[in-house]
Amino acid sequence: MAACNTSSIRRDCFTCQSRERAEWCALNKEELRLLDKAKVVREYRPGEVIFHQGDPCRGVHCFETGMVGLRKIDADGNSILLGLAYPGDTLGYRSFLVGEDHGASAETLKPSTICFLDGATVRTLLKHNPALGLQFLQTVARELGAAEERILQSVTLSVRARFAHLLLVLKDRYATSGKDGRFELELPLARQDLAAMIGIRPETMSRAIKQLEEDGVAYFSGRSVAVPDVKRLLREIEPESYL
Amino acid sequence: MAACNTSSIRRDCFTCQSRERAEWCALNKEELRLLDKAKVVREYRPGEVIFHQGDPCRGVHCFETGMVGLRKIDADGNSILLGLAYPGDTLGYRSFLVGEDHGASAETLKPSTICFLDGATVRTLLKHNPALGLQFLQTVARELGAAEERILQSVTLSVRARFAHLLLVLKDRYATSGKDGRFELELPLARQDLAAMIGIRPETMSRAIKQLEEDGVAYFSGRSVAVPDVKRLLREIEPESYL
DNA sequence: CGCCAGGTTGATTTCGCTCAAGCAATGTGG
DNA sequence: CCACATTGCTTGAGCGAAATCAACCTGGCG
Repeated sequence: MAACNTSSIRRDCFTCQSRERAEWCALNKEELRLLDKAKVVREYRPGEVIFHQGDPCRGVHCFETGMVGLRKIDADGNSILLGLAYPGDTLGYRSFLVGEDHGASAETLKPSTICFLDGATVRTLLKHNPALGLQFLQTVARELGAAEERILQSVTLSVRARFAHLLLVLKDRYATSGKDGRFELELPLARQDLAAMIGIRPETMSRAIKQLEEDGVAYFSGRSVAVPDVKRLLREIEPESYL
Repeated sequence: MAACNTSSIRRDCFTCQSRERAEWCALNKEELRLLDKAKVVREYRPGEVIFHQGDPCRGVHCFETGMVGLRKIDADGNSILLGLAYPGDTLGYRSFLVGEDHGASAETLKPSTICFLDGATVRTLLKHNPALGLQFLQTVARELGAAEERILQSVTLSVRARFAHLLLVLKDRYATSGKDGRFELELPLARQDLAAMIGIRPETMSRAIKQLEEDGVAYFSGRSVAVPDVKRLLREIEPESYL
């Protein structure tokens, strides 16, 4: 609802840490100046919506700090979390590139700082600097690979296996310790959002967690998870593995 | 195994009908000459494999005539058809762009003519002509949108609804008649491949077909399907629709 | 304090998979 | 030309995984 006050700290694209990890690293000084002038910074509280599925796509969003989730809803109201986005990511670029309305919603999961870039500016930059387009090409192609992988997994793997896979993915970003096979991590998501990540009901998520605990694969307490042996987790995904 | 004889008819990129529908329409005369010189034409019989999942990706394939399927297999041997490709499509570009091994296999479903373009040539062209990159960007972005749609559908829709959706997609390409709501189409796929398209077992496909017939939604005979009313099919996907 | 969203648990049902058999069309070798 | 594999499709019976429905519990928070 109420917009947060615009950044008290001066934000500029030249010193932006996220930029260097993003597609925009392809830009030169002059282009950066254009970027910097065009951007509109905005702070979001957790749970705010950056754009809605179905909204016309007027540009892209540069994700500077925080955490956001991409949610997709179908005609019956079923929704899943397509994925999480992190600082350095660009949001809404897919819809922008094909000139469609947004195919998913983006909402903040933690306090976030996100810049908006209007379509005209992005188009200018794309036309002006071919390297930028190639950067995006890389990103989209990687995303597409991940999406295809996920299609396969969603129809072939059990809930348990998909959840194990999710834990492994989250581990790479959130694991706090990693001595031998053991590791722990703080989940960035509530149960129901974990469920939405693999397209299941919250009840089923509860039961899956219980099962993994009973089998000694992982232990849950609030948002923290302890995994005694990564290999056990891996074996959930490839049953006949020779680990 | 045995390679078919190379095209008896002279194939060249200048007059290639498929090219104009493909990303390569962005190329000028000079670049086309390069393309034409680099390409290796090959004819395939039905069921031949163009590239295997896991193979190193040495370039891309330009699909001139025929029909091919993209198949993805997981560690347990479960496989699904990611999709079908048609003349004008470029195959294997995703793996090529991110520099990975092929993430899926491509196999011909009908006799096909497909040109191979080595990676070096494609890289040269991409660097030389920014518009080509933007064309690919469009393509990948569109594909990504479709893939995300499919992820959602695969976890939220029933087999029946997914099959209805598949029929509607095939209709757009293969429908033979379309008076009022009625239409007929020749399926380009065997039952087991239809099943693989939506990630189910052949047995389940049989039963789904039977159900739709019992409910008067669609009638199957060999590879031909008759649908008396498209709206019935649409309603399968959005139950609470107000059609 | 009562309320409420998020989470857990249990009972039941439904959907799709597995396993197994049978069948028709096609091909193959003797 | 016939006996026989092979392949694709269908059908049935039983099972298991996940959804659904419903209750209840918990920890904030006004």
